[in-house]
Amino acid sequence: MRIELRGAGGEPVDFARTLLSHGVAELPPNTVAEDGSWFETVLPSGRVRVEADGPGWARVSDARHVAVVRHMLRLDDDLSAFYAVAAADPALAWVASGAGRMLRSPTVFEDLVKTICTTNCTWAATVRMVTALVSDLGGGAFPSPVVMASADESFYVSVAKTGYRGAYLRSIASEVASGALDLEALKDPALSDLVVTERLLALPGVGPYACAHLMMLLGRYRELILDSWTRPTYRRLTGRARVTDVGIRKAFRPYREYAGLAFWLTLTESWVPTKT
DNA sequence: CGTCCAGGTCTAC
DNA sequence: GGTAGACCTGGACGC
Repeated sequence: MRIELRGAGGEPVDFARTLLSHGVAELPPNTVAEDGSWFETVLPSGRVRVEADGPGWARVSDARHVAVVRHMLRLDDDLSAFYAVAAADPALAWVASGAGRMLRSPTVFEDLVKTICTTNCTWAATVRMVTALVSDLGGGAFPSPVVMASADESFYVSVAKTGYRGAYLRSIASEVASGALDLEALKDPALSDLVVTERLLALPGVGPYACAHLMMLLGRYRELILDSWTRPTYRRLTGRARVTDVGIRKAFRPYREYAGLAFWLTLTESWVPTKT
């Protein structure tokens, strides 16, 4: 069936840029086309393919999973206010044509695990860890919290080679599996940014970087993702010899609750060849 | 071979 | 509250 690519505020959605904004959702079991024209994901109930189907539309191969697809593309997010501000900024006016939606995983749990697997290691290492979780524990889909909680330590150490992160992942999976931790509740828009931030930072393995990344994925765009990639990339873009975190935050302050999104789009503008 | 560090975080001062 | 050291892993370097 077809779904319309339009945000909750009626604003356009750039399908290709949503797919190519390189969030952790591009990791297995999700596959994203190099040109951003389609993506696939493997759910416990089967594989789903989503592809561009004319301007403003996408085709979903399995109608049962439309709700999941809408979440992954964050079609229920309203970016119209952000676009209104960006349109007045020559440097970011281009985003108003429908950019700004990082693809996300079907669950917060999956995005959290993947994000922890990006910390303090190369992207290649992240891919190895997540691939092992998916193929050796999930049977092709992302493993459930129950499965991840029941995997023994030797899997994390010898197979997935998650290093010291293994303890974090097992702890989080156990808490979610037992019901003591409800990560999906963090999607609730009624929660304040402060509350969500506090809950994320309370999780083992989640520090300032991982928290900022997850906040973005949760549709809370105020905080900037500051890490060993974004800092030098921004410095290079601005041509300045030295930039501090305080300086970067100050530069994006005018975007207020969308500062983190404006920062991310500034850094990733070149990732999509055609910016319409 | 040893050292450094990559899309950091935790603990102990 | 701010700052060192340790931490799994494995490529990329320098010697």
